This record gives sequence, structure tokens and C-alpha cells, in this order.
Amino acid sequence: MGLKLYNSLTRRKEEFKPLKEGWVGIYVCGPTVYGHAHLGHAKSYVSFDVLVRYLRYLRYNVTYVQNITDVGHLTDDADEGEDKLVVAAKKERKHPMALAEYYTRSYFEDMDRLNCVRPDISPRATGHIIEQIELVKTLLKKGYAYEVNGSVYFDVSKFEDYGKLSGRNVDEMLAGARVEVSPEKRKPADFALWKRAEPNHIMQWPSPWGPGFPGWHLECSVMSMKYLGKTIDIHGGGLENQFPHHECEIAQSEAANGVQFVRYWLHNNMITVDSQKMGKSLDNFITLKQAFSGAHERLTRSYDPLAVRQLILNSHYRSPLDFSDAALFAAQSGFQKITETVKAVRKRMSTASESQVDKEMAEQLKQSREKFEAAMNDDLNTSVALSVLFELVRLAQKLLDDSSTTVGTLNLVNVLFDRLGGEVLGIVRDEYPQTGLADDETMDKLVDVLIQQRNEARNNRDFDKADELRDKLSEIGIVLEDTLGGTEWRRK
RNA sequence: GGCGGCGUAGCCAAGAGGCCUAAGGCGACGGUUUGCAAAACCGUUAUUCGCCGGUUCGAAUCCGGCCGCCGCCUCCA
Repeated sequence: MGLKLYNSLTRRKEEFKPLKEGWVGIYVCGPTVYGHAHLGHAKSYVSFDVLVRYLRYLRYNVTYVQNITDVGHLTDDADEGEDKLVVAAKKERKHPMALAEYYTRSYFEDMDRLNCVRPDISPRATGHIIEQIELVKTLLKKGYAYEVNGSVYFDVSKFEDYGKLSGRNVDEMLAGARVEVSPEKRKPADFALWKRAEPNHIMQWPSPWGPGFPGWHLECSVMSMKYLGKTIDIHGGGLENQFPHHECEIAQSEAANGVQFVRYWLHNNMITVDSQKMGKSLDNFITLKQAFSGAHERLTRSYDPLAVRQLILNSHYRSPLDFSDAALFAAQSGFQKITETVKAVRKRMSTASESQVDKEMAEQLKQSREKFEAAMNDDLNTSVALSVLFELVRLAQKLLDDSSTTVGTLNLVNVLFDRLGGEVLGIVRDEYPQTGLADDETMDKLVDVLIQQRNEARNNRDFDKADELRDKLSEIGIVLEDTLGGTEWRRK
């Protein structure tokens, strides 16, 4: 049984078969870089990160393209629509490109911390103006577009399949919609391919229709076909982009190329806060930097970036996730449990005896792996996949409690932690800091001195003093644990 | 107004006709362990899946109605 994915285009789960044997081209709608990334971005990009990781786990050769939108994304589609980057740049008194650069770096920084693999190509919209103009020319030539006063619009009535992705009928949906229609458009549903720029507009390029800038939908069509071909295997993005963004991409691409644009459309659901969508325009978002540092009124503490990742993987990518501090707190606890177990297994491996592997355990582990793969094959059921990781934790703890456990057996568990938890889910790290996350050596040594003093007191059965030392350390956020191998410490 | 989705324990969340007398995590409670803790381990924590009907030998899963919530139709991951 191979991988099945839910295709928004057909509204059902389908067996995944790439166009070219063994090679997968995947394009994911990237961020518009006019602000720091928030938890909503994390849900989308972690979801598709796991898809890419799993495809690679299945030995596909994957080319992963994710754009950076640095021009053309308007606040709305009416005449007053302003470029989001230009608006933000004015507010921050920066050049739009400086702003884009700043937030692009911020974005990559956050994604790195979430342990998302970098896309193979991160194309910028501004770097593909020439190609975008070419596509507009093609669409004009083929009669799918028209020019008005230096702007070019796509004529939706010329493209019969318009609405096939989102299941909409253009005429019906206009009845109650609150669209402020640009008088330049022939039909309200027509969308801008190229917009005329006024002389004082900073972001503008020369074109056959005069100075202007590209419409937002254009970049994804152009960049995906440039790097992945006219027909791509997978296109991912947030559910809110299904209409109109993806619908427009299909129209432009298929009108220009005459072939199917995307074979599998994947859409992730939203993160909500108090059951309301978390969005930049709603101003109810928590940025990733705030989640990692705890600097937000809704958060009771700082969170490990991988705990945020785990929270996202705890639910299905097509389900909405209602955010709360309690849910994130739970994810953090669970994440720590996995982490501590992995560390304990690796530590034990250095001292355990060499000999044969436990056959019964090997069989159980094999079943765990099969369960994991079956879950992932079923439209990336990361919730069940994650539960398998907790099964591994239980099995590992059992091995750790048994003094006869061999290196060979421990290694079997460790390999699964690495491959399933690390390679695919991205919540198990290859390496962890040696001690209790000390930020410097002096700190490390200082705590050791105190531990020594406490242990002296304990040996003298002066438990009042011992407990006082432990309590004082606890007050400043250092937890002591007395284990068979001696006293260890960690933060929080 | 049009289109789509959701409602499972205190919280998060899988399950989509019989393997469900419903995974997993968090939390809580009891026990083992410990000088006491912490960590770990063992156990308990939904006879029931928003409500009401129907189909079926059998429904959390299918159908209808109702209630509640959300998304898209305008920028948004």
C-alpha cells in the first residue's frame, strides 16, 4: 500500500503516483514577507515539510520549491488596492526591498528553528518580472486577457474550467459577494495580471503596457513552471488560498500552456484563536518569535520550537487547530518526554553490554514501524504517527529498566527514533547538548559545585540543608534529579 | 445570499459501517521507587462519540431534521 493524499481537485484521497517515476516536483505557496511569521505560517509549512520529508523517506527524489512574495500582493483587488509591502515599508520607513530582505531572513530563521528543511529553491517574485511579463504577453496573444489603461486583466469568461478547484460557479457567487469592482474590469471575477503603477509608486518595472507591477497570482504560475515544468505533481498551500489565488493560478497556467497545471492540490487548514482564524489582517496572531520566547499575553511560558512543531503534528493537517496555551503546554510536556527518553537510550548505549538483539523486541519494533508507515500513507496521519513515537517511548523505557538490555536492542530503538521521529517528523534531533542546556561552562560548573555541597549534606543526613539547596535552585529554574548514576540537573 | 467544513473524556486529538465494551498525548488521582522529591514505571480517569429521528442483523462512522461553531466568496499560511 502506497501513499495516499487527499486531492482538493477531486475531493478524495488518491494513490500518489508522480508524473516521472521516482521524481516529485512540489510547489508550496510561500509567505508574503511584510511581517514576522506567526503560528499560522508554522502550521502550513510544518505540514508540507513533513510531506517533503516523508516523500524523501519513501526514496523519492524531491524538488521542493517555495516562493517568497516580495511584490504584487495587494491589500485588496479594487482600484485603491495597495501593495502590502509598500504599505508596510512606509510604516517602517524602509525601502520595500529592505523590508522584504529583513522579513525573509526572519522567516528562514523561524523555519530553521522549527526544523523545517529548506526548500531547494526559494524564488522571489521580483526576481522573475521578465518571466511574468512573458506570461502576460502569451495570455494576451491567446486571447485570454485584455489591456485597459496600462493594466492587464485575465478574462475569466474565456476559461471554461474557472472554478473547478473551489467548486464555484462564477455567476452564482457574485450575487451576494461584497466585491468592490474595479471599473476597468469587464467582469467582476476577472483578475489583474499586470497593474499600472502611478509615477510615485516605488515598486515598478517597465513593460509593453507601460510602467507597472505584476499581479499576485502570476508569480506562482511563472515560478513553478520555470523550475518544475508545465505540469507539476503537488501544489500545496493554505485553505484560504484555494479561492481565488489557486483558481487563478490554474486559469493562467492552463490557458497559457494548454496542459494540466497541477496533479495533486493539497490544502492545509487554519489555526484559530478562540475559534477565530489567526491572521495578520485580524491582528490576533502570535508570532513564532513570541511563542519561542513566551513574550505574549496569551502565553504562560516560553516554548521549545520543536514543541510548537509537535503541537502541529498532533492534529491532522486538514483539520483546524484551535490554539491555546494549555494545548501548547501539553505538547511541550510530551515533547520533553520523548526527548528525555531518546537521550537516555543514547546514553545507555555507551555502557550496555554487547550481545544479541532481543528478538521479541525486534518484532514489536517492526510492527511499530509498519503502523507508522500505514498512518503516514493515509494522507499523512501525523497524529497516529506521533502516537507510534510514544509507543516507542514506552518500549524504550522498558528496555532502560532492564539491566540485561544489549547495545544491539537499544540500537534498534534508536534507529527508529532517528528515522521516524527525526528524519520524518523532525522532532528528534541528531544531537543534544551534553548537560542540562547550560548556556555557558561557568554556569555548568557552578551548578556542579552546589550539587556537590548538597550531596555532602545528604551523606551527613543533613536533609534540611540538602533540601534548602535544592529548593533554592528550583526557585531560579534548575531542577535536580537524583539518579543511580548520580545527581543530574536540567532547566525549568 | 452562495459554496465548504466541524461538533469524540477536564484539555489537545485519532478513528469514518462489525477488530470500538473509542488510539495517543496533557492534566488529575492512587500505587511502586526515593531520606523527601524529581524522573521513570504500573493502574484508574468517555457503556459513549452535539441533539432528535431513520437505514441496517449491526452506526461515533451512512441518511434526514434541529442546535452550536468555523472557513471561503475581499488581503491572509
